Amino acid sequence: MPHETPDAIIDALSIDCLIFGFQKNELDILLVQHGEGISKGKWALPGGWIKYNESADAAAARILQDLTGVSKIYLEQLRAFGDVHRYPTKRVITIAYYALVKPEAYTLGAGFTASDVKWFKLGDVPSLPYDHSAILHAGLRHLKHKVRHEPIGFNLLPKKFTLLQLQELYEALLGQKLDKPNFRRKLMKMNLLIPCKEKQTDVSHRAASLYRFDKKTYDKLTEKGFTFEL
Amino acid sequence: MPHETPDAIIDALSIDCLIFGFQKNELDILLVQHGEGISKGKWALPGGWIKYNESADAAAARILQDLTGVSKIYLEQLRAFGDVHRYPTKRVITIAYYALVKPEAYTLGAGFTASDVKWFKLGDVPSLPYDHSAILHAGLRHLKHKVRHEPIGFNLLPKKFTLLQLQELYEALLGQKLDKPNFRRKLMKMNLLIPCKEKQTDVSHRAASLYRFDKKTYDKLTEKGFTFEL
DNA sequence: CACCTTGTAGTCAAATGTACTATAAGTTAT
DNA sequence: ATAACTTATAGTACATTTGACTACAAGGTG
Repeated sequence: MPHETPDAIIDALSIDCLIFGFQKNELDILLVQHGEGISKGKWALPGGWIKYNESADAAAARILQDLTGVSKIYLEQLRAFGDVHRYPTKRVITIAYYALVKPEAYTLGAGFTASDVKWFKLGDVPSLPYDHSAILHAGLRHLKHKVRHEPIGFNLLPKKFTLLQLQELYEALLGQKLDKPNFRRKLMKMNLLIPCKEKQTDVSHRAASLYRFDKKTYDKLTEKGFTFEL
Repeated sequence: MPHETPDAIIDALSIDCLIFGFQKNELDILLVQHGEGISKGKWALPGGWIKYNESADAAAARILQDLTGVSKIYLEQLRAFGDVHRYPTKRVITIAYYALVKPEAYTLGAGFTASDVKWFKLGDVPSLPYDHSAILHAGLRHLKHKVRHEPIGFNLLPKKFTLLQLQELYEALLGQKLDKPNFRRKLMKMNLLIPCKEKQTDVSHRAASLYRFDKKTYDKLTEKGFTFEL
């Protein structure tokens, strides 16, 4: 293999990460400020080069952690962006990844080539370099569609959550009120929630049962043609 | 730019094409036989290297035409496959594209590094090299999902078609039998089919009414939040 | 204890989906 | 011509799901 030194990079291939945050009933996007390189000073999507000895998925996780301090989240691939002139100085194709998280759960820390990290409201996003604006819009469109048809929203909750927490999340994401008993019944019938046999603590009212999302069952069901619909 | 000669390739980045054909109420996949290289003699997905001066989309179209003779189809990107060991001799990440077509409309012609091209029934696909089997399965899953939520299948029918043709198409795509009266009712209620006020000819039984897909109405409905669901 | 908040169960009508049956409109064989 | 056959199309009856709502349970607070 050529260039097989441990840290060799594939300099025609990069990763960019769309980290969407859900906060105060609004969508935010995580950007980093470049501390060096051709876009020094500009805010952009967290991104970097893939190493020869790591998978694209692993590269995305590593790059995100190095630049922003955000780790242990489930990154999903959006798609590759391969226009000839998307990058100014040489031919670079990028693979975009995305995730939907709750900002409160992460402590931001700029690192590596990033001089700063910050959440931006979607309305306040500055002009982005390269084709990052196109990537952001593609990601947004994908996310809005996905949230309605796949249980991606569970990432935004603690591992153990109550049905009301889940309902309020979806009410915010979908922008509409939902009926409590009906929501409960619908979700329970999907068999995607495992009862933890525990209850809330420290609440000044009747404690609700805690559940967790059953990803294994979900994966099995989707193979058989099941689709999550709210 | 490094290596900017016209035909220079990015040898860490390839394209692979999933061309699904719909024929005799069955899904087929288009494979090419390698005429040279490390997998000589093996059947595989049509694929090749991206050039420095062409977009990923353009590369996919060129590679498909060079190897198989199939051109002028709408290729959509599936996603990138970036595992470290997916390719044996060096580190290669591939971007997979897919399309759904009717085979009768294309004349196959093996070219370039391909010694043969053929449609394979999904049940008769030989063992594929690299991670092509995983790519095929990812594409199939994507296609099955997409077909249920977007009226992509109409591309496979003549402009004027009968309800039974449409039903048989979906039965094949979804892999299950559907009830005739119920299928008819469901489709008709969507208001996406325009009656042509014509009937079949040259059939040895009662002639069925012909319909065509109403794309304009579909586009209007989708803007209002309508989603095609079967 | 009364009284508050939230959790959980149940009811009922409307809409939708599913499995059928029935009939119509042609073609073909006798 | 007519019976037999094929496919089209309409209708029907039952089950399931959905949506709006009511009732009650469980726990905390004053």
